Amino acid sequence: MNFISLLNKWYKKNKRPLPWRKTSDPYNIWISEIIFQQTRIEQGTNYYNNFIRKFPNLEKLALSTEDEVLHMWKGLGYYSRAHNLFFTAQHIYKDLEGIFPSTYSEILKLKGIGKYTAAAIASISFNEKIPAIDGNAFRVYSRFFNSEKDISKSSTFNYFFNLMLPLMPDNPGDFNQAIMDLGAIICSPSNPKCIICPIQVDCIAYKLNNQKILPIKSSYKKITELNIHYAYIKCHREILIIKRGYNDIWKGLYEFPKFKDIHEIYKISNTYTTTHKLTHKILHITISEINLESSEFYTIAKALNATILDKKQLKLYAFPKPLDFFLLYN
DNA sequence: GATACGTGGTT
DNA sequence: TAACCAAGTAT
Repeated sequence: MNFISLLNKWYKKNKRPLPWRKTSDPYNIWISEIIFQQTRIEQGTNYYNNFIRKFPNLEKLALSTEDEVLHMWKGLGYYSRAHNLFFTAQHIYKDLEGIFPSTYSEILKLKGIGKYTAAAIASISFNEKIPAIDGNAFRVYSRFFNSEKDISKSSTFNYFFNLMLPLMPDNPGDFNQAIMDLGAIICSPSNPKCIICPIQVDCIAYKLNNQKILPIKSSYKKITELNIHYAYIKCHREILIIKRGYNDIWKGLYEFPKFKDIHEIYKISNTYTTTHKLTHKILHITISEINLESSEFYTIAKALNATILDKKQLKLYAFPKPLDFFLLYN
């Protein structure tokens, strides 16, 4: 039996019962694929369930607002995913008659969808024979073929893509998901469980005992540090918030007004500091609480073009994690 | 092709 | 603990 048959047999018995596997509707598959970009199953599963409950189909998503979508995405990270998801839902609804594109090349044109996600949707929802290469697949293929190519290079993606393309079986969706499940359950990054691997017999890295040093991945991310000083401006139960732009972190989320020298102007009644670590930067955040009389409060709200928010309405707005945490106790 | 983009779990 | 990493994409 070849490795594809062995893998298929293994997958039928061992596939994980994940919620989005109950359907092949491209809408559901699309949502799941976006949520799970760079995101663990354990972290994203509740988000998937909540998202589908709130937006059960493409029309419901397209007719919502970006703030509603961001609110469902709050805490998940990589917020451009939510921004692009909403954009693409509206594009399909308005320009494509609400019909999800059905081929790899058409799906690839959609905003927020790259080569991996397009292949996943095309193979799972439309049975197109196209390899979906994510981090799991990179690892499995690197070991199976004993490849020492650097998986952070785009040329390596093309290498595996072209290698697997002619090998794709008649059930490409199951095959792609089987590779991913194998990578998650058996062919794990550290301590791969080669002893119980269904395709061990054909795995060249196992034969050469290279499984622990593969895949090769060059990576060095420079971490920068940044100070952010927020003014938490209050008037009784009302506070000021501002929506962030799209060129930086926390795209489209809400935050407090930012100041450099707020202490020189107003009286600070409380100060809260925290350190928040992203993958690529460390944020030193200071939040200064300032209580104002209503006339001054409304004047500064206007000057800052800030949104005045009754704290009872907090649930309608998406805040980044550290501010969400702060608001929980203030 | 290199870098920016979150959050939380693992080693 | 710091580094690494998880169903990647846009620029």
